[in-house]
Order: sequence, then structure tokens, then C-alpha cells
Amino acid sequence: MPLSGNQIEKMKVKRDKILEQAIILFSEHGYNDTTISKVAKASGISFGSVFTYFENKEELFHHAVVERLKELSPLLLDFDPNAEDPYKELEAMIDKHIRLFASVGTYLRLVTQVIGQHQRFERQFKELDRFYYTFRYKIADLVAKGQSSGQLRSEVDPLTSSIAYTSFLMGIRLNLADQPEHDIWSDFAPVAIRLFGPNLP
Amino acid sequence: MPLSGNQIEKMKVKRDKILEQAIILFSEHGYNDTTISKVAKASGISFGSVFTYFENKEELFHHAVVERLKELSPLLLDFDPNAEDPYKELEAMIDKHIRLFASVGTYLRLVTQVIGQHQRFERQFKELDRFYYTFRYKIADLVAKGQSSGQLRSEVDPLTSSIAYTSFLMGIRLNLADQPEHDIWSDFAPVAIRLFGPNLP
Amino acid sequence: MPLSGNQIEKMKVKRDKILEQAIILFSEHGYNDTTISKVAKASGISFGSVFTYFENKEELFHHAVVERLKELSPLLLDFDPNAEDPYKELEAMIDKHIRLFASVGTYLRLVTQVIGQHQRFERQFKELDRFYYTFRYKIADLVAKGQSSGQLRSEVDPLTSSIAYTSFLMGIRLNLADQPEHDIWSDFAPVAIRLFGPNLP
Amino acid sequence: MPLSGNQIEKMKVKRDKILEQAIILFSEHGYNDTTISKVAKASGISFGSVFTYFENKEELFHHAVVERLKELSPLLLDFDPNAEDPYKELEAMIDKHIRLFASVGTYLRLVTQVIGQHQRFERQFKELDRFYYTFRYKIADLVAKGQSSGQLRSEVDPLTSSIAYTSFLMGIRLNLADQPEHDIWSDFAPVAIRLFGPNLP
DNA sequence: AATGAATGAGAGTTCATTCAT
DNA sequence: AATGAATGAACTCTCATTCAT
Repeated sequence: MPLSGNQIEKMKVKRDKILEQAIILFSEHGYNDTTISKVAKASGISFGSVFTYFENKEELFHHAVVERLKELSPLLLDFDPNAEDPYKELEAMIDKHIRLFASVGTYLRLVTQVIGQHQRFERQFKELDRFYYTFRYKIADLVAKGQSSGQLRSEVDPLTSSIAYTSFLMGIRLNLADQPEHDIWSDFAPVAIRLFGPNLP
Repeated sequence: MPLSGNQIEKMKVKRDKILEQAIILFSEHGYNDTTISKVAKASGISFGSVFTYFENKEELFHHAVVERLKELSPLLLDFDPNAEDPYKELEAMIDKHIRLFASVGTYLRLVTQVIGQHQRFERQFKELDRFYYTFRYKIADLVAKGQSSGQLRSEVDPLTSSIAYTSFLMGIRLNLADQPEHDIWSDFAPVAIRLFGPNLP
Repeated sequence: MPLSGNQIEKMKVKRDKILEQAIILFSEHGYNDTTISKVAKASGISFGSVFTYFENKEELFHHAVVERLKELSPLLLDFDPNAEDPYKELEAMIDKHIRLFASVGTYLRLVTQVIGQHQRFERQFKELDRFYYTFRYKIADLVAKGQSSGQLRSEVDPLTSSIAYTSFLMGIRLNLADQPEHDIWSDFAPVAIRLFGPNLP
Repeated sequence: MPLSGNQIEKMKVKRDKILEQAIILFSEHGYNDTTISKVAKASGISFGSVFTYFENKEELFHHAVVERLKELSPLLLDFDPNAEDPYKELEAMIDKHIRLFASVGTYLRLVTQVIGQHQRFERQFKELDRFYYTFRYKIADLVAKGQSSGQLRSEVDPLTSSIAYTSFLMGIRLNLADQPEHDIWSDFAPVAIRLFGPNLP
């Protein structure tokens, strides 16, 4: 007798709940200080049940890192590298990114841990790195377009600009880690655009 | 019987050795996965001896974070906020910072951990934050000078520029965590200066 | 609604399948390393269903030990202690036993476990011991007959001979545990008869 | 500062105590039902200390099996396959073996487990098997000598006799597992000699 | 001061069993 | 009857810390 649709739905909800709590706890206390028992308690289930949904702690961590990435990546990649007006597209992109980074602080602390200890979290790091590859090259494309059109200065390589920009985003996120998610973020949009060397009037 | 000068010297050397290895191990494997035993082995002493020099693991971690900070902070603060030519001073500062950040990658991964989990490492975070307060305001002062002199554009608040710059430095460091310490870093100096909004000819 | 004959038949088949797999797994991996889940998988059913047929793991083990014993005991006791020609009967018996022991290796490893840990498997051990009592005395009777008739030497007590013989059978089985079930076994028939002290011409 | 001789002595005593209790518990309750905690309690030390002496449970079990074997093997091999009077030597050997098997019942139950589950305890089984190889061939040599001298009948291969004999010993040990170690054993010496086919007057 | 044996709290994980579907 | 999600007791093992030598 297979599980009913209702059952499956309930399980999906439970799984999401665990993952959500896992992201919070992993990001706040780190991998080792987040015990399965704490995740279970936070999720309102018995600790044995966590193992029904995730084979082991490693796997839980992996899914916490990777599944959220899958959700976020289309949002981060939501800009057109071949836009008619590259500068305007860049401004819009920065605006979106800053809003997004401001809102997913908890998850990004998790990302920070993975990057900071990439040898230990090799598997997770690879997934992040794969996305990051796509991300930085897509931005670089847009920058190149802006340089060709004369909207951006050309003395810096587009890829270097792109890396600088993404680093800046992560740096801000790290820096404001303890700040509540608020307006401060919007102050940084006009600074971010400077990284790309706009040709000002 | 008081310790001879020679004895004291020997102990200082040993203590430094432990701290040095602790920084490496804590930054590579994180707090929990760095055991006292591993630090002792890396330092060439018995694990029991670590407790002769540091009361407990927490304390060892604390000193690993704080003592190196004490060494680095004068280097990071080595610029004159009242310089005659603020723009030139800024360029020189950026150059120094980038060289420095490129060379202390291991330590900065430790810093990243503390910042990323500031609730957990509250005590260490406070020390870092105290320095960071001084650091960002000193930079902001120099930026304000540059704005007054007309060398820098004024549409962004000096403190915001300062925070953006320091975030950028940390972001680059995180981003290039897996890179050997090399020339890539120097590529970012011309990008960094952009953050301050230079009035270009 | 009572179960149909067909249903009952199906269940019997399923129960036998479980028992068969349980014997294999228990004998190969021991009690603790044989999980209900593994037995279920080997039997092609869900692990929950095992509990439909056997109250708990202990009970499953018990039936695995005892039910096969019930099948085997008439075969082991298939000789006539009052045979006209006791020596010939003994030879025939040994032949049967050796063939049988050669063919039920898996089950006998289970028996070995129960005997080897009789305190732990007290209940199962008692069942085996009850059979063994009958078994050894029946053999002893035949030996006594052979001694009276002068076919066997009399310096050893018939019961001692009987115990020696049954021990020998188990010992061989244990010894050849890793051997495939083959001809080696038949080599031991002429040795076995020696245990009874035949009066050779 | 290295450990003093006294310290080392104390540790050796403690290690032996653990091993002794481990043999008892493993043989009575089996591998899985013998917890490290029980071994520690029986040995009068803290549970953590077991790991000071044995890397893990597997290792403890291994040493329990192997170290005792090392002690026993010279005793079991203490006969001369080239003796002047092979039959007499055989009788003396049987006598020694039977006394020995009677006295090391606990250990032999451990051996039984290893043999009975040789796949699981592969490493231990190999060690036992290596000894057994030497053992059975040395006996076979003595038997061959006895056959040449005409003291033993020749219709059975010496090696087969040897295997039969060693199997018999283990079988008796298994059979009398629940018996206190007493005289019953001596009854089996005259039966054992029969296995070798003595040419009786 | 230096060593490392001793300790036990606490972690991850397994699995028999229950029970709702 | 059949399924498999839920539970938590019990296990192995790690490691910071203490302390006798």
C-alpha cells in the first residue's frame, strides 16, 4: 500500500521544516555545535525522525546548503547580459542583489562557513563553486557589454570587476552579519556601481 | 626558585609555536575539529603541556584570535588621515592593505569564522569589533578629507565608503580563500580605489 | 470475514519464506547483526509485515531454530536401536547422518550459536537439548546392542560413545563451515565408525 | 618524562584484566551483547579507559581471540611427530589436549563464535586458521609415523584422521559447554584414540 | 615544567517496535 | 493484511580536562 497523497504532502512539509531549522542552526552555531537533537527539537519532531528524512548529519548539511542555492540561483541570475542599456541593467541587477543579500542573511552565513572551510566541506563547496562560476561570468559579460558601449571605463578587466563585485556583496553580508536586515543595505547600491567604473558625466 | 631568563625565553618560544599552529589548525578545520591533541602534535609537544600555556581550549582560541590582531592592527592603521594629499595617501593605504590581506590568509579565515558566528565567539568578536571601529573611522576620516579637497566625489557618506571598502577586502579574502597567495591580489587595487569615488580627469 | 483457503495458503508460503531467509541470515550474521529489515528485504516483503507473522525478533529466531529441528529430528532418529545386525545398522545410520549434516550446514551454524551461547538463548537451547537427549540415548541403545552382540568392543560406556559420536558430527560441521557441501564429508564415515570401537577381524 | 617502570607494570596488569574480562563476556554474551561499558565495569575501570588500551571494540575482540591463542598454541603443539613410539606419543598428546580443552572452555566458546561466523570475523578467523593449519599437519605427521610403524591402521588418510580428531575435540567442547569443567572429559581419551585406528592385539 | 593515563559527558547512529493509514 | 513513518533506548567512540608521576 503506497503512501497517500496526503501523507506525502505531510512528509514534504516536515522535511522542509527540518531543512529550514537546520539552516538556522547550522548558520548560527556551525556544523559541530548543531546537534541532530537540536534540529529535531526545533522542528518539533523526535530526533530519530530526522534520520527518516536525511541519511545522516552530513547529508542534512549538504541539502541545507544545496537546496537553498537551487532556489536562489535563478533570482541571482535574473538579469540580461545582452541588455540594450547595460548600465541600466547593471543598476537594476545591483538593486536586486542587494535586496536579496539583505534578506537571506542566515543562509549566507552558512555559505560563508562552507567557503571558509572549503577543504572540510569539499562537496558543498564544489556545488557553490559551480554556481559561482556561472554567476561571475554572466556578470562579466554584462560588464564587457558596458565597456564596449562606453558606459563603463575599460582599464579593469570585466572578470576582475565581476569578482570584485561578488566579493563585495559577500563582504558586506559578513560585515553586517549582526545587523538586523534593514535599510543600511540600500546605502551600498551607489557604492557597488562604482566598482564597475561608470563613466560619469 | 625563579625561572632563569633562558627558561623564560624557551617557554616563550614554545608558547608562540603553539599559537602559530593553533591559528593554522583552527582556521583550516574550525574550532571543534581542532583538538588540543592535534595542536600539541603539530607543535611537537605533549598535549598535556598545552594546558601549561593556555588554561583551556577556549583561551587558546581567544589568544590565537587576539594576539595576532594586536600584531596586525598597527600595520592596518599605518596611514595618515590628515595627509596633505588624501588621494595619494588612499592609494598607498590600499596598496598596503592588499599586500597584507594577501599575506595573512590563514589568520583571516579565523577572523571570518569569528564574525560568521559572532554569537558563539562573542568574546573574540568583541575584540575584533573594537579594532574594526577604530579602523573604519580612521579610514572614514581620510575619505572625508579627500571629499573636502575635491579629490573624491561626495555623494556617498565617508563612513559608508569605509565600510564598503573593508567589506570588500574581507570579501576578496574569502573569495580567494583557496588561491595561493599571489598576484591576483594586485589586480584588485585599481578596483578598490573606485569604491571611494575618485574624481577622474 | 474469515480468510479464504487461498489466503491462508498464501500466508503460509510467505511465513515459510521469512523463516527460510531468517535461518540464512541468522546463521551467517548472528542474531544482532540480522535486522528485521534485512530479513524482510530478503523475503521480498516490507519489514512491517514480519510482525504480522512473528510477534517480535526473539520469536522469529525461536521459530527459525525450532521448526527446522522438528523437520530434521525424524531424519536423524531414523534408525532401529533393536536392529538384528547392530553394526550394519550403525553403518547405515552414520551414512545417513553424514549426508544430512553435509546438507544442512546453514541451519547447523544456527544451532552452533545457540549451543555456544546457551545462557543467552536459553529457551532455544532447551528445545535443542530435549531433542539431543532423545538422540544420544537412542544411539546409546544401538551401541549397547552392538556391544552385547560382540560386534563392538565394550571398554567404553555406550553413552560416552554416543556423545563422542554426536560431538564429532558437530565438530566436523563446525570445522568445514566454510567448505562447500561436498565429498569431503564422505571421507569421514569410515572414521566415525571407529568411534564405536568395532571388533575388526 | 617517560613512564616509570612501575607505571608500565600497572598498565600491563590493567590491560590483562580488561582482556580477561573481555574473553569471559564475549564468550558468554557474544560480540554485540558485550558492550564496552560492561567490559569496563567488569574490569573495575572507567569506560573511557578501555580506549586507552584498545583502539576500538573490534581491536579488543581481536586481541581477546589472538593473544590467548598465542599462549595456547605451544601447549597444543607440545608433542613430537617423530617420536620413537608414535602410539605412545599419541596417547600422551590426547591426554594433554583433553586436559587443556577441559580447562579453557570459556576461550573456546569465543573460538567457536569466530569459526561459526568466519565471514564476519574474517580477520580473527584467519589467525585461527593459520594455527589450525600447523596443528593438523603436525598431528597428521605423527599419524603417518604410526601407520608406517604398523601401530595404526592405514585405511584412512593421516590428514583425515587429524581433522577428525581436532573436530572431535571442538565438538566435545561445544557439547559440554554447559558442564562444569570436570572428569567427564577424561572419559573421552579412550574414545579419541579410536579415531586413529589403533591396531589392537 | 612535562607527560599521558584516567575520566565521563555528549555526540551520531542503529534498529526493534508501535501504530495510523 | 500490508506498509513504512515515528520513536527513543542503547550503543560506540571522541575529546577536554584533571592529576599523579
